[in-house]
Amino acid sequence: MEQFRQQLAARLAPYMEKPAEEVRSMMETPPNPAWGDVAIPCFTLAKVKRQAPAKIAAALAGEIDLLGLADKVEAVGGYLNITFDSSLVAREIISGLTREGVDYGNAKIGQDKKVVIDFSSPNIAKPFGIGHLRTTVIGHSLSRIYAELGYDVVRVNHIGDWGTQFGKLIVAYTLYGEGDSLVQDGVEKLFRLYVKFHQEAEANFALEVEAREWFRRLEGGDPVARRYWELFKEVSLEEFKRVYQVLGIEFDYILGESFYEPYLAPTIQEIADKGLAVLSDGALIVDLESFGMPPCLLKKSDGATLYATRDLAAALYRDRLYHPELLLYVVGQEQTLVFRQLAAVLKLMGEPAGDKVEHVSFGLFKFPEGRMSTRRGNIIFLEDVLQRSIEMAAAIIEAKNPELQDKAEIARQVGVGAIVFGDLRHGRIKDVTFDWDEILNFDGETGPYLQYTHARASAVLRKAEGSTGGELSDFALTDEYALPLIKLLGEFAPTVAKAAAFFEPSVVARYVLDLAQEFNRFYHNCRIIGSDEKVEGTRLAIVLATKTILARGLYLLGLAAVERM
RNA sequence: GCGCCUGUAGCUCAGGGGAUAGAGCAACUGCCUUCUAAGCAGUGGGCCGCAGGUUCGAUUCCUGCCAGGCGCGCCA
Repeated sequence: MEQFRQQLAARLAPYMEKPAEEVRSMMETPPNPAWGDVAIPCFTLAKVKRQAPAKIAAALAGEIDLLGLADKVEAVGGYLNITFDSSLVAREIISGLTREGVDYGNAKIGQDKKVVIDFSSPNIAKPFGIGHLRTTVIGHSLSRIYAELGYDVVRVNHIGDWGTQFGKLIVAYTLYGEGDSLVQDGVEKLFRLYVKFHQEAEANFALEVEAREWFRRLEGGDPVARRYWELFKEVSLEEFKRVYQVLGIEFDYILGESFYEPYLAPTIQEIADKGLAVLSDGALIVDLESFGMPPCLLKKSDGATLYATRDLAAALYRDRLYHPELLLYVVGQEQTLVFRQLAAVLKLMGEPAGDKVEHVSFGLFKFPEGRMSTRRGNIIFLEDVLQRSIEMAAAIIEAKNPELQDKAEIARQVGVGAIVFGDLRHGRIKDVTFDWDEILNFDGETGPYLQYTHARASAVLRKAEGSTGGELSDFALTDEYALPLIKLLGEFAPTVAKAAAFFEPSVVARYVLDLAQEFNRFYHNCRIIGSDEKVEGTRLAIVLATKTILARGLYLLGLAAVERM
């Protein structure tokens, strides 16, 4: 559709005495599709021309010649409303999609550019809770959205495998857990130890001190500390891999914070050499008062590093290795200040990375009663949620389609799809209240609805045994159900670009919902197989184009496009 | 106290200077002898948190206030 808007702008430009680009930027989409495809409000023109807006619109409507592009040009209440030639638009979009598939209209604006996306990044020794769902699915989706635009995407899982928490865990393990089989109980056991530590530490501050001491020893290379650390790490990574496998997510690099350990000293040195580091109460800080922010802590007074130090080292590492256009961090909004500080320090250092850091923040997952807390053991395990969702999908399949082949796999894809889409359909920034009924809903604006729609389209194509070639029928292309669907298909590429620009997978999610809705309307009202030969061929081409775009949209969100369900 | 974010239908959310503010869920109703009813269609439901300001025009931008969430030096 964008190409038609561009063409229209060029044709309109001479009449409006403005460059085509400006005309394009004036265009709006009317609230009611019946009014047209494009509206140009003439209110701002009124001032310059010193005429009533309605008069200007009427004059333009009378004089402009849009032969071969528009069906209808009318002036309504100060707006110039234009409806494109239906047949022209529909033919172009359907034949374009038939010819080029998902690449139709994709300008590949990311060609020869890179973007590094840091997402998921769970902490070792903590279970993979529902709270980690958001960063994981948003990051995964963004990585695919950017790749779709031609970007070379580097997906990094920045595992939290360093820090005082390990001291805590070592203390808890030596005190309460020695001899237990970690290999058997895995993260559950570590989680219980972590919770127990915090319970005990409330009454006994000495435990905190001991924990910090253990972390200091770990940083110092103490072999005993190191051995425990390796053990915890191994146990946790096993669990993470299981979750990623169920979700179908892969990374280019799974690098723990510990990976940057060798870069910490040089990074601090660099900052110090630039005269940015100062001692304050024994701690090494970068003053950020010039940015109106609290200082950034590089080193604790005991000499141990903090995660900000590791983030700095990691940002420099990534920027110098990949020279990306953007360094994305898909991290909860509670860390907004941290990333503003990170960018500020990099800017003070004169590093290009300072302008590339983009904090893709998102709202908190919480209970109706309040926030979740790993420390208090008050969380929901993502694996439990996925499991229940998959069971639910399996039960529905059993009830509706017991003959289905590969039931277990499809139940997995649909169950996971419900959870993933349930998260992505909302704007990132909103907090989410955890609710079993809502997260396990399969009706309405849900993942299963999209997958079901895709399966419907697939079923039609299967039954038709693919006779989509042939001449297109204007009648079938421009009826009241086909035309809006086709126009929407033409918006796919710009929608993906918009999602990337705002770092918002929900833009794609909403588009795909609209598309599914429009397709279901079409499906319900237009008989496809068994209509007149030319009409059938045309409608099949529409179904195929829809299936192609729907499948791609689902892919960009990280959902499986199932053939049957 | 300071900073960031959020207030739109009973609930979950879209929209983001412009025309009549839209979906889904829940409630009620209709549609399976025809391509998958996880669907389609209809009904009811709104001081767009409040008050000012900018503008030809504000739910949208600005300011203040109210409510909620999250942060604010040795946790991540």
